[in-house]
Amino acid sequence: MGRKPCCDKEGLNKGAWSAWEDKALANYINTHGEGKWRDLPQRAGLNRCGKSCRLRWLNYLRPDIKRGNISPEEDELIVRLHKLLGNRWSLIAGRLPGRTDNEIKNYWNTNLSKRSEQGSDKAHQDQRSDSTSSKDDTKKSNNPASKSSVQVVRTKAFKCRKVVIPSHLDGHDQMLERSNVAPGSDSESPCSSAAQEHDSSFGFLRDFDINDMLIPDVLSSDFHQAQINDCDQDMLECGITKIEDLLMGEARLGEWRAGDDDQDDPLQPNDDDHGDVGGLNALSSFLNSIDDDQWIIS
DNA sequence: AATGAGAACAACCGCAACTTG
DNA sequence: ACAAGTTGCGGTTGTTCTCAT
Repeated sequence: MGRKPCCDKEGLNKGAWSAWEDKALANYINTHGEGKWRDLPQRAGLNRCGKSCRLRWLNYLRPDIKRGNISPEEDELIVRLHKLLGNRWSLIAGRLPGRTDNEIKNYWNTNLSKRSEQGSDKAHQDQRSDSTSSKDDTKKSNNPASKSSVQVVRTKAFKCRKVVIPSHLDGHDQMLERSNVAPGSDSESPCSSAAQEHDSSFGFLRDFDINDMLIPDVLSSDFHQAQINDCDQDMLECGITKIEDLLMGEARLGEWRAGDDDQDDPLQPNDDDHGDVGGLNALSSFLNSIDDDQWIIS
């Protein structure tokens, strides 16, 4: 009972997209919106697999795609986020407005992985100082992530909507116990159960819904110093996942992207040509503030 | 000018997570 | 609760581009 393929692949176009295919896809999505990828090709009159359409739209046709070279700020951010998250390209891309996971993945594989292998900041600086020297005489690496010796927070375990933090982060108390969590998601989450257990045994702990937490709150907090070493594995993974959510929460990202005029918020990008740089710098500073050692989990 | 190597980019594939009935 | 369908992600591959020889 093998799974039915996403589409009948017989006779479908493959390979590079033609201009009219791009136009047809863009027109259809602009009119009808994204989604229903399986049926989209047929409705859009495309002889393509839905997956292919989705990929083409997300990586190439989407109007908010930023094309062009990766800036030094973005470069720096990619390195730091990769150090933190590993090959979680979609999450990394989520912090780089206009960049796609595929683009970042390619960029990493062709540029940064080599730099990572070299492992010295000096090499990093040398390369960055010479923007024209992107050519590298080292051979392409096989698997940059696996070879890297950096500390990577793996977040694969499960999704978690709650996190436990020390209650001395008093400013967050009022955010606790709100619930805009999808029904059932908590009850089945080992994180949640663990949090509940720890709620009863550790009075100083609270759990809360991350979607109610603002990035500035995160930045001003010292959540990363939470005593995760004392947690059991479930708790630990929960915390990691939550940390990831703190960084990558789509809701927050949306707000960040949408932005407002509050220039005091370092995470609000400007709309001018250098707007992204400011936001990236702010995020980079944040990443700097959480030094690598503080992510080491025993 | 020809050509080969390496870099850059686009797209495909398989799998796992998620959703739905 | 379960199976089937859908979507998204990450790894990998293929193609095109650039540059040195």
